Parts: sequence; C-alpha cells; structure tokens
Amino acid sequence: MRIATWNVNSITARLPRLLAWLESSGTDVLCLQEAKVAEDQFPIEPLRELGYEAAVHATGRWNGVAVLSRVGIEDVVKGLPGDPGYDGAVEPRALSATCGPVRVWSVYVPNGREVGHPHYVYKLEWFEALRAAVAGDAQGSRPFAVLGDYNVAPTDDDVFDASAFEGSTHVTPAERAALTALREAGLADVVPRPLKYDQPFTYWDYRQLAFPKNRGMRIDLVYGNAPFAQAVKDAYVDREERKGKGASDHAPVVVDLDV
DNA sequence: ATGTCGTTGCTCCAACGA
Repeated sequence: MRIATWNVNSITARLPRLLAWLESSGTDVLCLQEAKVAEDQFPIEPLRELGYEAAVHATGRWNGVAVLSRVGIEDVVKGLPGDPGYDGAVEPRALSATCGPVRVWSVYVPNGREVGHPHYVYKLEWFEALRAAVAGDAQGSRPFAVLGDYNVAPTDDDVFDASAFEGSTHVTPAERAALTALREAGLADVVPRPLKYDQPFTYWDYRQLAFPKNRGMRIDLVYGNAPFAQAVKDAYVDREERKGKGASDHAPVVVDLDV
C-alpha cells in the first residue's frame, strides 16, 4: 500500500497536477493540506473518476485538509478535539480516517508566523491538543500515522542552513519539543530518502529561486506508531513534483507499507 | 532584488498569508 502526504497549496490551482500525480504515482491514500477551498467546492467528481473517495474538512480561503483513498474511507472525524482555535475561530486543520488497515490523520499545523506572536502560541497549544488526541492510537496495535505539514524542521539537518533560521519559527526548541512529545507518545519519524542531494527536503519557498538552489526544509512529516513504522518498506520525497510551472511549494512525501 | 504564488474583494490592483 502506498500512502502519501502533500501540501498542495490550493486544490483548485493544483487539480491538474494532483490528478496526474495520483495516477502516475499509484498512491492509494493521500493526506492533503491547504485545500484552500470551501467543502462544497472540493473537486469530488474528478477524483471519483480516478477511483478515489474523499473525506474533506475545509471552509474556504485558508487551511483545509482532506484524505483521498482508493482503499476505502471509514470512521471520518473532522477537526481536532480540544483545538484551541485562533482569534476566536477554530480552523480546519485536522481530519482523521481509517483507510483499509491503516488509520491516518491529515494535519496542517499552524505556521506560527513569528516567535512570540499569538499565532506561535497557538501553534504550540495546537501541538499539545494533537498529542493528547493521538496518544491512544499511538499506543494501539493497528498501524497508525499522523501525516502532514508540521511547520517544524525536526533537526538543524532538516534546513538548508541553520544559521539562516536563527530567531525564526520552525526551528525553535519549543517547537521541536512538541515533536519530541509526539515521539514520546509512541510515534516515530518516518524519514524519507531524497531523490537528489543529501537532505530530504519537502518544502522550498517560491521566492529567491529557493528550489533551484535547493534551499529547502523538511517540514512535511510522517509520524507513525510502532506497527506502522515496522510496516514501512520505503519512503521518499517526490521532488519531481516541485518542478516546473504550476507546482506547489511542497513536494509529496511517499511511504510504501507492507500491510 | 522578498528573482513567488494563490486567494479575496466595494477586483482588473492591493492586501494578506505563507
């Protein structure tokens, strides 16, 4: 079974590439983020024609997550229990579902904007709510994983130049501690292999020729419990999908499971 | 040189988020 996570940065803008990629990659289950579309505008029909069912949690311009599956979708739960919300509103950033033998979450962790910003506080609170919500399944015997855009680079090796991130979000001890807490809850970082260069970056800013210069970050992560991690046969970043016109600023992370 | 992209709205450019 092939499972993947991809921040598509607008499913409307990405639809042609998304459909082509689903077919060419043979992905069975895709956790996607930043749908940036209202739920009733989600392109269910062209996905169905490719054989995928979709579970969607989205409200419009910002955020929005989904799980696409051609191996079934059951027990869909929209939202994160205990989600702190931001500025008085809970945002669509999490969805969980069971697809065949695996239970997954598709998550879009708040960016944080700047260290100390209210959005950064929100980010840390959101992480704690996520940890509490997944702790049970993390200890379970069913393969389980939280896939998505974590907006945190786990180590200094997960950014192109640690010195370029001094004082920035995505690399602070508090953000990394949130990842540590998830691992201590029973989830392991399934690190993909890069198809080129040494570091498996998953995101390159659109600006300043970041992709051609490979100034990237690994912030799209797959955190799986022990049964999930033991079933992993291969994992890689499909950086080809970051190339060319009409690309998302994130590349898909693909995991092959023997389940 | 913020070498970009995508969205929305009192649109055809500006503001915002990433």
